[in-house]
Amino acid sequence: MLLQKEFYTRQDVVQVARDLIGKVLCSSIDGIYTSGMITESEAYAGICDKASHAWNGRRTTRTEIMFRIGGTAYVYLCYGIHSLFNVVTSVVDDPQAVLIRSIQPLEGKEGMAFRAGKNTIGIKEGSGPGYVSKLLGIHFSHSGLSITDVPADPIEPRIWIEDRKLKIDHKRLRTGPRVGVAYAGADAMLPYRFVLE
DNA sequence: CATAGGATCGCCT
DNA sequence: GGCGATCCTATGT
Repeated sequence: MLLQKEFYTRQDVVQVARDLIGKVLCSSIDGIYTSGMITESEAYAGICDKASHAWNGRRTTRTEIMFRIGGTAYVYLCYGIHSLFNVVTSVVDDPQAVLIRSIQPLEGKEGMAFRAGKNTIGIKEGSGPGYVSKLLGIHFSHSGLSITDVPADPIEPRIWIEDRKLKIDHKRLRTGPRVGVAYAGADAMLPYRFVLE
């Protein structure tokens, strides 16, 4: 089942980040279909969150995407190399987003291996936000695409998330502080990271 | 216009 | 466990 707009427009981004664990992130890009179960996510809580790009209402050409309706892809370049994939949540003008940090590859592993420049994809691969985008073929030029109103045309780059009712062992769901946001002061301590071990 | 730095990764030791 | 890659973005002059 394709996750609908109502899933993303909820105004509690931390809850959405938790709910995304165990959902299946899919992409059809450059004619290659790939998918993976989301195993790690982080919430970025809008203008009050110092770790967020939209902190203090910062609104630029890049962050403009975060102010859109929940269910929009926000992808940006990090360290000049990595495209990091986020899902915008909440309503228009409330710039919240969830960073997808890790997936467990499900379908299209040959395509993933091709994109990673390897022969095969191991069971542990898909860990790290830069690697998620690499395996799924997501590029920062895809920022702004809707992941709820997905085009039918297979030529178009398409990204969406499905609920396949996969069973999650909630005892193995860990919560902790986010990675790489030490500059955010007290907000760096917030338990906004979710990991399925 | 110029420049510093980043929600990372992989290779090197 | 340390560092270099690599380039867009934000910010300041």
